[in-house]
Amino acid sequence: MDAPVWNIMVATCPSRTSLAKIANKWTAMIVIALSKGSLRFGEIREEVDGISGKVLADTLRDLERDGIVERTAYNQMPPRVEYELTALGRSLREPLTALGRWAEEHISEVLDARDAYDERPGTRVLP
Amino acid sequence: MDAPVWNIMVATCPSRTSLAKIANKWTAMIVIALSKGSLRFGEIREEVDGISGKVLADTLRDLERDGIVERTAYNQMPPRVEYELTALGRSLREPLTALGRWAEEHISEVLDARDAYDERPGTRVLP
DNA sequence: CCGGATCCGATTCGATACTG
DNA sequence: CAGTATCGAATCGGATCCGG
Repeated sequence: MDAPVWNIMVATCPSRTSLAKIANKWTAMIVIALSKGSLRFGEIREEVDGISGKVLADTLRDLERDGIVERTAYNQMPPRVEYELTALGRSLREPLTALGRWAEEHISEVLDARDAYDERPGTRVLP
Repeated sequence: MDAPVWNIMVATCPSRTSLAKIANKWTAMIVIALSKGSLRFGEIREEVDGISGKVLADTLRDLERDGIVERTAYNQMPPRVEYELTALGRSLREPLTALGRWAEEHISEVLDARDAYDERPGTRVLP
């Protein structure tokens, strides 16, 4: 009767595998792109600058399998396929958008830290 | 005089590279582990079940370079090295903890979606 | 014995070419 | 247009070794 306890820190816990998939730059950018609404394959590709067709297709299939995006194919020529966040996927918007925002808001601090690190003589050592 | 505009959706933007590093399962787990305070190398290794020495060392070096963790080595035998979040790193706690929580809270929905997907005959196609 | 460097196999990535 | 196939290149990750 106990609800199972999930813990990402345990290597074999399914939640760890799930974290591995969502803690991924492509997943983050695709979910952010789909935040505004349904998009076609090619539209996502334009939004997420630099993603290859293969990686986009692979990532979208994984996201669909995990119930995060819903895929709708229209039987037309040329093909037309729409992708849209599910309710589950929409619950991912906030955490992933926050990550993306962090990257944009703190990048100058990161760049400064990197400069400092690269020109620092050695590691600080205490006795 | 304009502040530069960073955008993770642009392939060459430094913020994209930064996102690539933080949107990573090992980074997430290490930052979460360090949320409670300073830890030794071996202690992080225990917390983050299943991480190898190499991956931990690599990830910690990257995080140190980006100003997210501070590394302190003590000149002792056997070696003793402490890792701790910087102020910048502490600002990452919330977004990454939220991601980890999401994985734990929604894993059962993900597993259900996966089952449904795997036994579904074909893709839904609209005319 | 701890932190981490090295080596090397496994996985992922991405550019190109091709199909319905 | 939305994929799949293929195949080097790059990255990841694990076992092992090393210096203090």
